[in-house]
Amino acid sequence: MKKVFLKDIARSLSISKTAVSLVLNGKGDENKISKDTQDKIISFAKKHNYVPNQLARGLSRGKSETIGLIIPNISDTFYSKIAGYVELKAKELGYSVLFSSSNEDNKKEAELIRAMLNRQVEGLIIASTQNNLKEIKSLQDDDFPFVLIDRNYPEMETNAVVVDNFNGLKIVTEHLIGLGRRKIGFITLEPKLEAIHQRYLGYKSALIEAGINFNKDLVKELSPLNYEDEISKAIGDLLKFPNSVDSVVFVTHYLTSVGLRELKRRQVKVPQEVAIVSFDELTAFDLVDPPITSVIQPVRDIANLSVEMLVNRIEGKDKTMVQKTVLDSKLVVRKSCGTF
Amino acid sequence: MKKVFLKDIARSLSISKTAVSLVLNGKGDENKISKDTQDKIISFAKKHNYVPNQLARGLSRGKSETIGLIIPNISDTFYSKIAGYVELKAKELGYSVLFSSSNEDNKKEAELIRAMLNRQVEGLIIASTQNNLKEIKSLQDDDFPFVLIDRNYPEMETNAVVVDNFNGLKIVTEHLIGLGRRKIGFITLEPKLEAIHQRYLGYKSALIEAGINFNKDLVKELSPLNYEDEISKAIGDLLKFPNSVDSVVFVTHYLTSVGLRELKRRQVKVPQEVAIVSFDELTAFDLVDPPITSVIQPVRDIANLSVEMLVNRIEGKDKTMVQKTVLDSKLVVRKSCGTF
DNA sequence: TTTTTTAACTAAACCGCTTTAGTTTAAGTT
DNA sequence: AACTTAAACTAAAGCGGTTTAGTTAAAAAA
Repeated sequence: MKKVFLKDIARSLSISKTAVSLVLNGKGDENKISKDTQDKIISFAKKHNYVPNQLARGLSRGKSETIGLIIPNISDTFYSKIAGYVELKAKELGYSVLFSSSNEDNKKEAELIRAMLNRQVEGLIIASTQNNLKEIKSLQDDDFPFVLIDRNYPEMETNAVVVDNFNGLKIVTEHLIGLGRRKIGFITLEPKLEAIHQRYLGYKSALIEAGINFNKDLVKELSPLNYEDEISKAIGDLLKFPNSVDSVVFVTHYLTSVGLRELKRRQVKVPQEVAIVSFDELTAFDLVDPPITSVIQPVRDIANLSVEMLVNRIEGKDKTMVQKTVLDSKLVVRKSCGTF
Repeated sequence: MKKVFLKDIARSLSISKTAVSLVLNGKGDENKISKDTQDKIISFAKKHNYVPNQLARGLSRGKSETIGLIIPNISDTFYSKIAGYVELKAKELGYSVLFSSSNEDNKKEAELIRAMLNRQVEGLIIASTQNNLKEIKSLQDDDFPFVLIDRNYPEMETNAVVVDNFNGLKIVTEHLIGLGRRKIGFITLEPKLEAIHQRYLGYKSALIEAGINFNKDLVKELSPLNYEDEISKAIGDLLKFPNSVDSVVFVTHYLTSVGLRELKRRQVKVPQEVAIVSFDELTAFDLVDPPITSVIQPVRDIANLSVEMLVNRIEGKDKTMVQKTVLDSKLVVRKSCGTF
């Protein structure tokens, strides 16, 4: 069965391509194509399984009805959930989503941005590695529609949807303090990311406000690429004198996973000896032993808002205004912090 | 900053579009464009941030260098991992990936297939809802390259990469039997899916071969859309006389999650009173209380193989041969089945 | 010197669709 | 009967590239 094109339909029915195109795009009536002709065209198209070529259509109309989503890693549940919701919302608003993972590599991210641009996406949602100021700035200069999510360039005025990382970490740390913990470790990532830095500041601020003096030795920074190897030493350090923490705050879900695994390996009693809490969670965190107290992020809101903002920008409803939305994260208390 | 097109470069440098196109596609040398001209073109393009329009290029060349991936749900870790690996492998082979979730809705899946076709993807990888025989068949008839993954149409001879569901469930059930369990419940999904049905048969076969008589009352089928509500009754049924199971096999990770949650709610001791095992797992299943014995799937292999098969088909390296690859899944023993 | 070859280009068709600016014919007005 | 108007179309340009089939001028060969 050969592919059928617009011109094939036109020729077969002895009708102009124009008429066929108009009818198949639902503009038959407004262009006064007779009911009769319309029916002929539509039924012929259906019968022969006509599939319009979006490349041609996009090229011709100068639109692709596609938005791009660039995330660090589609395998990470946090981002895969966002991707799911972005797709849903985008479809609702008439857009397809093209997505790609940067794998936290800023070179690759820059490439992806260009690749998406040359695929004529009409806008971008980016959870950036935050090492592409230049690239992002050039989008901005070109007045190209985009929204940053999750990770933000604080030095730039852009559309963005982020969560309040500072406060998220502050409340979870305060929660531990409220339960009597005083020697609170913090396992984090090398803070190239503003989000991670904010979490660090939140942790620090909670301590200081509670009159606990901040001890840099209780903060362990792991490499995003090598944390699985580094976790053992980090936990080891935190456990032994003079640190001997009574609790640990993990800056993100995968550190929590490996951290808990390590604590179990060392047969540390959680939460009795060491309470733990996590920023962001995995699906099964309520089933884990012990169930893990987490600050959960409003994934769905992040997705919905960012798509809406982007589409507004694309469709020109808000012309110039830049909107930075900060969403609250939510503390979910479970047993790992020692309550109940 | 205005967008710059091929013709702009050509005009600015007083060179033909042809030359510019050739040079920018790295065909300058083979077409004997002078080094000098090449340099001029390349530096001008770089300086003005030239980004070629893929729609135009794709249209003109009749290729999009894109493959489509259709999965039930990108938020499901199983599929998001596959997506991640598919993207990686595809990029390696020079293709971009367009992906979309069908949300287990076969109408939507059919739409997605058409949407992808009209975006001129050169091939498709589909984890089908298995309710689109017609659609898939028509791909087959049109000789359009595609590979089915995870879910298979057994009545059709297509390229496919699947796991051995029958055997996966068989070995995990045998494992329970080996540990002395005799009354083994099976919590599954309404078996519209061949994969699910195969798992059911594997369960049954393990029982029969062990001389345990198969009791239909120990099999609970939940609706994929409503399992969270139905789990309570299912577990309740399995626990009470005359069923009183000593173990449960869950057909997929999310049923395991809700099932374990329900068992905990009822304060059933796992694994002492009821052992559990899972087909497929979540990231944190080793941290769960108790750590869950699972049959894990070779996600990476599924992704790599399917992309390779597809690209081979697309590039015509294997012209006609249809290849069905069945991969083994792997039993990972943890505490939830009562060992150690 | 004439012919052939080669280097270094270019004009224009084409990909499949959309859309603007008509055209043609018939019906309605005056 | 001449003039408008409306209905039902259509030709052709254009979207931004790629590619085929040349062309032109200079160098090499005869």
